[in-house]
Amino acid sequence: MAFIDLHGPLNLGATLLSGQTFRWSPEDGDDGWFRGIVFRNEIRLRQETGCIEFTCTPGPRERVAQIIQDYLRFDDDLTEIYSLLETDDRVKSSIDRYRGMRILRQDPWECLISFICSANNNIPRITRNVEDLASAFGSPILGGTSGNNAFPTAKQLADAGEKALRELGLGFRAKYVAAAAEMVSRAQIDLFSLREASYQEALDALIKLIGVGDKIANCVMLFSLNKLEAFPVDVWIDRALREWYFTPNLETVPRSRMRAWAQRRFGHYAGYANQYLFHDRRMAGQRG
DNA sequence: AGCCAGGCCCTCC
DNA sequence: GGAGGGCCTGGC
Repeated sequence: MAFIDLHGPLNLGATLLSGQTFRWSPEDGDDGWFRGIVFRNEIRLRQETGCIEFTCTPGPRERVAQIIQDYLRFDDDLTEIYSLLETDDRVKSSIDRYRGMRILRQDPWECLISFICSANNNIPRITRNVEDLASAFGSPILGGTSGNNAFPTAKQLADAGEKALRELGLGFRAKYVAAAAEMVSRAQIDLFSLREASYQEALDALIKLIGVGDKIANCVMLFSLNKLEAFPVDVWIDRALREWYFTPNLETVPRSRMRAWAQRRFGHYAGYANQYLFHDRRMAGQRG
């Protein structure tokens, strides 16, 4: 058992279960534990007052503690970000609802493949696709839960090939996943290096990948490449903006121009505004 | 049963 | 350059 001190706000549940990532789930029982896999570590996390508690395998704990802090972006000053975004009344309302929800800093490779799988798909099936990729082609984690493998490397997916990916149930996305695996495993594109690139450079590089358009590229940039100005426009953001900003008789912005509109409006931390609006709108939809 | 899902590609205008 | 149709598969 180990602990990490909290400095800023944290809503662990909203952070892990708000659709940025697909490999976390609450454990059975009502004791607040979440189980997931981050960079070949199986990790259990629980939020307590002033700290988070964790267990991990294979460890060592000190290194995993660093991985967790990096993953949860504890270097982001949420108080500062909130103060900038709360000038917008609608974003402030969403922040008030889910205060402490953080953008994650994920493995760019896993993030890319996960969101390629998200195209014209539903979340239960996306989750299943990602889990199936891991159990079929990923490596077991030492001391980890049986079948709960690490996410497969680019080489592992390239070796699997399009046919096996399609047979796994990825559908038409199998071709895109296979192509991305080839590109990455042959070092035709270096995803981690895009953390040092500008927003526009990273965007240009990502959308060269077949099956990756503006929306998926913005997800990968926001959730794994440190581009907090990224603003993925999906159906939920489309609904949120139309209902909360463009009605009843305000300017109308077509889907193709929503990202630029939002980035100008919300500025450097547009991605945080995106995540709060997205999650709030999606939860509102499920509330009915 | 039939519509639709956290898009993207391709064609055609 | 952008509007419209098609796409694997399975959730609901």
